[in-house]
Amino acid sequence: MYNFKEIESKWQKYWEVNNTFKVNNGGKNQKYYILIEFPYPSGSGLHVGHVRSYTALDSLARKRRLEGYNVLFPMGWDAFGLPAENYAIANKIHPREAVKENIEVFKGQCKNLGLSFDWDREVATTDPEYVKWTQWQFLKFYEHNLAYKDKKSINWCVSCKIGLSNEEVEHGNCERCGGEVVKKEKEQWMLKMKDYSEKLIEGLNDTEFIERVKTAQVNWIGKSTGAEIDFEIEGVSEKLKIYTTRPDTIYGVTFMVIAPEHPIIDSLKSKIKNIGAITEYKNKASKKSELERLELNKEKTGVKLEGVNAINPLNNKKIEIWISDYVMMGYGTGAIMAVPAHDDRDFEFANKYNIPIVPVIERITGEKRDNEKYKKSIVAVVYDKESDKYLTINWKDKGGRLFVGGSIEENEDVIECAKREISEETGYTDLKYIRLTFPINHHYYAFNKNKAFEIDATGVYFELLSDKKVDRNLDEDEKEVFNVEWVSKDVIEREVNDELHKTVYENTLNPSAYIGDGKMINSDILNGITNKEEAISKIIGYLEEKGLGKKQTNYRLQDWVFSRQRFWGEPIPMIYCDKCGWVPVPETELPVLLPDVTSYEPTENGESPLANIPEWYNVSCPKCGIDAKRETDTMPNWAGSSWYWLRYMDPNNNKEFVSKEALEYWGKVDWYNGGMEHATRHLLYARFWHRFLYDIGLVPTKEPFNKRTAHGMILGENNEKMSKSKGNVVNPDNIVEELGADSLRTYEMFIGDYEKEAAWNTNGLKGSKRFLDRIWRLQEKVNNNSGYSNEALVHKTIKKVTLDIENMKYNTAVAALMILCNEYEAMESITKDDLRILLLLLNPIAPHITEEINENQKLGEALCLSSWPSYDELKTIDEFYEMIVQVNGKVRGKIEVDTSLTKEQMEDIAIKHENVIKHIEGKEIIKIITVPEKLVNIVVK
RNA sequence: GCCCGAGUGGCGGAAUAGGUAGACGCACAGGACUUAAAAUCCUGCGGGAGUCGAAUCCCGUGCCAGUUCAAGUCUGGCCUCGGGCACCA
Repeated sequence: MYNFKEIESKWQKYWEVNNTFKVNNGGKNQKYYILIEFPYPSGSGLHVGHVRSYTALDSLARKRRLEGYNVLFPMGWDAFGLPAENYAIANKIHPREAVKENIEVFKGQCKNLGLSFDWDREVATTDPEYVKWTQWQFLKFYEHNLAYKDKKSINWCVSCKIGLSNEEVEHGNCERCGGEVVKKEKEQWMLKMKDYSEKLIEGLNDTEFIERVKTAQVNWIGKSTGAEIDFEIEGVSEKLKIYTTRPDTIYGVTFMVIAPEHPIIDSLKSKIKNIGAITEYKNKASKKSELERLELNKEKTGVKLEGVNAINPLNNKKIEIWISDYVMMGYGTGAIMAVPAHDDRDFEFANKYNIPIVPVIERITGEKRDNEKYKKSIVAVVYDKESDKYLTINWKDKGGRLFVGGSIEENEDVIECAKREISEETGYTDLKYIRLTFPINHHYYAFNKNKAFEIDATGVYFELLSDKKVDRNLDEDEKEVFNVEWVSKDVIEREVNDELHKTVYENTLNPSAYIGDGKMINSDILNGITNKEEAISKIIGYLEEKGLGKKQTNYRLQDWVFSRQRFWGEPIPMIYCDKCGWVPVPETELPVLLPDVTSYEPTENGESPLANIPEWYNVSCPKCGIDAKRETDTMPNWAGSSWYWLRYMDPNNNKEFVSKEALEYWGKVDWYNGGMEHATRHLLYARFWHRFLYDIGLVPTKEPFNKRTAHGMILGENNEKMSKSKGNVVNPDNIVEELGADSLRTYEMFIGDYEKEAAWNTNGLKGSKRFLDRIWRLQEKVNNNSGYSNEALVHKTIKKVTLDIENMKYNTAVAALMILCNEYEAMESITKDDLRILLLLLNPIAPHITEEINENQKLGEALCLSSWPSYDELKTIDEFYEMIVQVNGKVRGKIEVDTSLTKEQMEDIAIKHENVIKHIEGKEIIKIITVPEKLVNIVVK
């Protein structure tokens, strides 16, 4: 229909020649900084997924410029990293060459899409000038004691042969290659990110990130509050420090568990009687891979430390100590106090190894009342294996179906009491005791006695051994009231409704730890407290007062493993001297560049390829001048992307990483869009890095980004992730070639909810092309009149598109423009103003065709130089509308009426509608509800 | 297991200060134009009853309850799918 190729290249040239998108630091217009995640320039070129988010933010950038902002919308290349290295190895070229080629391809693609980047600010993380400042900032970390080299047990990818950070391990596998990850002791450079845990959580308050991004970050940092408590070990001066979030359960501790790697084992060596078994367990644990240790539903294992006991600091009871790999050395103190009654894991462990279980929190059931009478009682569940049935008492209308229950008499044992009650009420005596439930604090009102009760009830579970019976021993008034009945599981689940009996039944069948709130028991100073927070703060207060422990906060977040044993990364600018230790490369010698070599494949021993190039690493010590060696590890590719938005502000500065003026002018990135996959990687590193720069006074804002949004993935036509192996990859170049950039852009904006994933659909793409063709043909209908033919619709559309682009609802923005186009098509002819407003609103999404039509029809100055239209709320209102008439909430009529009608007039018209009369005839009108400019609902009986 | 999302026609998806469910697009069907095809245009398009056509009526937003004159939208309880975290004490 229209020659999009010619038009698109024409306008792309126009923008370039006129420097339309070039932006300066300063000026009278307000600044607005829009950032997209710069891509990794891989060999396969731009993906249609890139097109989606780039177009979305490009539309925003174009709209912001029309709104009069000074918009910074830059682009660059995250060009270090493994894929480039692997690609280069495979193709026997230098990664630098590979990257250069790929960048050319990407840049050409971006230009063909009409993306409005300011190319004068292009940066690549591999540029020597950029590397210099990345290294310079690393030295700042080192200077402030936030970078250190340490031998640590780290994640090691067996196939990439590099160390990985925690963020790079996914489900126990390498995030990049999916290969096996094992723990390896290795000396690594680390950045103290853990120290920033609290700042990274608190800083989120300064941002407008979408909620799911915030949650992902908060979960990853994993803050928990609790207490550290010291447990004495019998006969030893060293104490065992544990971390717990439930210090309120300390009276329920029946054993301690320490991680296999816990150092206290060494100091207890001489005391432990079974040190052989312990060492064996320790060795086995260390050989397990990450995946094995994380394996689900794995049965817990452990070994008891024979001959050693801890002392509960609150009641001085002796507690056994176990070693088990369900406790991690890397979190808390690597040791826990185990409370099996109230922790699932401890419960499982205690059952397996027959360790006592002491409940300290009672579940509360029923409703508390005034003047309760207190007693202790039992609920007995009796199970008959033979018939697969349970013994119940049917009280009929006097209380429904229950189990046997009764009060405990003075000095009576719980089990004895249960047996007595069973025999008295049912006559059965041949019972085998199985188990008790934890006590339950139950409140109820007995109507027959007209009294409220509070009871501490314990469930007792028996199996019936035989039918042997004795005569029942019932009170006179009980005899005719209930029946003894054996019933099956489903009858119980249906008919036993009493909260206490129901709970006992569930607990006898599925014994488990009680995690919920309740009333403290067996807990000395805490007894009777029913509020968890109160119990926790009381016990912490007590521990602190006695010097036995303190309140403590822990984080899941770990320090950032910052070394990679590969070639294609920024060399870590450190030199090791036998005399001086680690010495930073002097600033004047930065950047430390990679050598030009032909072979840079990873070594078998896990050292960086640079470690094979003595002419590169042999240097003299900057401090004392003797022979020294460069660090041969390189930085992770997350390094360059941790500050690139700052460099865009002042990309050509060769004196500073970015000038103070530029930082002050641009401030925070206003709107940053990227993928969800970076919510816990790049975004976390970037925020940490920036916050550090803020702390040392190098940047003016605590947080780098204000708003953070995330786009959904574009899937293949078969609803699966696009991949070469599945053959469902769509190449944007082909689409641009066949249907034009505007069609592709419009389609990707229309494809669905921007934040959700969407499957590619070729027919849908053609539909978007069809829409643009129709816009093109509107030119045939232009008359010489001015003004809007349908003012209300135009103002409604301006409003819709304006708000939708702000809220990332691009799909409905396009839909609104389609509606306007449909309206124009239905008209005999349209005015120049009609056409121009449509073009202006569509321009951010389809910039080429709209400029061309605008110029063709001489509608006004180029759209990119125009202003974004405003709308008048009053003018969005139609003169007439379709009033809905309902009878009892059901639509019975639709009447075209004047917008100015009063409520009374609306009701008047409604009630006279033919079909409405049919539905209200002979009925009484109870009320009429009228919503102005919408509907009338007549309620009848 | 915990924490986030989400369940609406044949499909992608609209509609939430409660107020016409299915905007817009795709696919499909019928028709016009054409020697023919493509392109384009017109009509229909949740299911069912009814009818020459219509009017009209019933059902319908994962399931079950509830609140309300009125529920896709609010409340409670489930089910399913997707994502994140996971022996984190």
